[in-house]
Amino acid sequence: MKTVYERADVVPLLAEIFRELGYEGTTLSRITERTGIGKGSLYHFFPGGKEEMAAAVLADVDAWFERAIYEPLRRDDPRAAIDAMWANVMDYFRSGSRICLVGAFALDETRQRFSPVIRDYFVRWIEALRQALVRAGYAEDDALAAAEEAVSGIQGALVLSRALDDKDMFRRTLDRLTGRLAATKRGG
Amino acid sequence: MKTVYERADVVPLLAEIFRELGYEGTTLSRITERTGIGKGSLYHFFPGGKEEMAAAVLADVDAWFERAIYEPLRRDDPRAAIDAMWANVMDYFRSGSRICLVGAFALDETRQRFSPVIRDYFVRWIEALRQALVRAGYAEDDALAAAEEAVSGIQGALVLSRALDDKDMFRRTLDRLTGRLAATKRGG
DNA sequence: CACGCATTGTACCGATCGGTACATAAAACG
DNA sequence: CGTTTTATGTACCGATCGGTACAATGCGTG
Repeated sequence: MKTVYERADVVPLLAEIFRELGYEGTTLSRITERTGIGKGSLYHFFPGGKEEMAAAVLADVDAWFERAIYEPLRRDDPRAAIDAMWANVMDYFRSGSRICLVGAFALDETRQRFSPVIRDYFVRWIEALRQALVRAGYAEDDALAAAEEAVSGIQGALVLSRALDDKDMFRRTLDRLTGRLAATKRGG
Repeated sequence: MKTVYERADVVPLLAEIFRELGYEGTTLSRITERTGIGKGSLYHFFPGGKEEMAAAVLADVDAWFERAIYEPLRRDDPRAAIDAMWANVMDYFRSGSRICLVGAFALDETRQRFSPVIRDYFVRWIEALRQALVRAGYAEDDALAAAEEAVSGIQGALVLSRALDDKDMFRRTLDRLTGRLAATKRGG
């Protein structure tokens, strides 16, 4: 028997595996074991092998953030877009039980393979948020610092809530970060 | 010819390799390649193999933080100990170019192997800082939140400064976190 | 110097790694 | 319905994985 997949369906499955196991920890046999997708299919969709799989996953993640978060921050009403960002972040990372693949790749040597993508993901996030904050009334200088603090704070919350195995810590930290953005907006 | 090592000298070398390559990325051949230490020595010092090596490294890291940071926070003048903590963190993580091994292990499946150690490292850090903040005049409730924010913020700064390959971002973020602790101390 | 023990280099093990080749089965298309 | 295209399972490859066995070398102690 043969199960037929499409590339677009495979990428999210790979994403979860890379998230859980990391780049080095993800092996072809583990992929087959968890998804049922054999080497034949994998190398058909991703002739470049494991590296191309990871690159496709990163591109997919990047595209999701671009559409769901960065674009609205640049385009929509800034306060609404920022509120939507917090809600999306909370959902996307499943209250801290799902990690940020880009952040995880940034930590070890995997970074060297994908450094432009990794950098770009965070640069664009910070910049989009900074623009929204400026449009919401922030001073130019404060906006950059606040945007960096928010994005950095999310990454820290992911590490810590996972280390402590405590979803509530993620929610608390995100609430605190949300409050900080709003407080600085008013107070300067 | 034979070079003779001691276990205590090997652990820090292993630590740097695990930091750079992660648990799965660290192979015995890479260890030999980077340190010159052969399998004979490694399995003599660490009969349990790679897992015991990583455990030894984690214990070493933990011991360093206990002695250099947690104990002073619990014992010494709180403001001086907190100042020393920021200085030590800045040095230890080499302005963000060196990652937190415990945080990195928390992100992927490696966490399952070492979850008690990982959890304990962060629990004790937060608790020691919380105690210091209380002794410095914080309200009980504020102290826990502020301690969590500081520790989480450090982890986030490590991820982000590494993703952006920007040591200055690490310094800026640590300065901001330092200011937050001091500001809340005064303002409540 | 001689003995004994801690330490080390090297050869080797089965298992698994990422990757390739290819015959075959399913879809797509006429 | 036959043909072409796309997708898939399987067998296989050399390299490397973590780990073991052991003889040889260094060092401390008498």
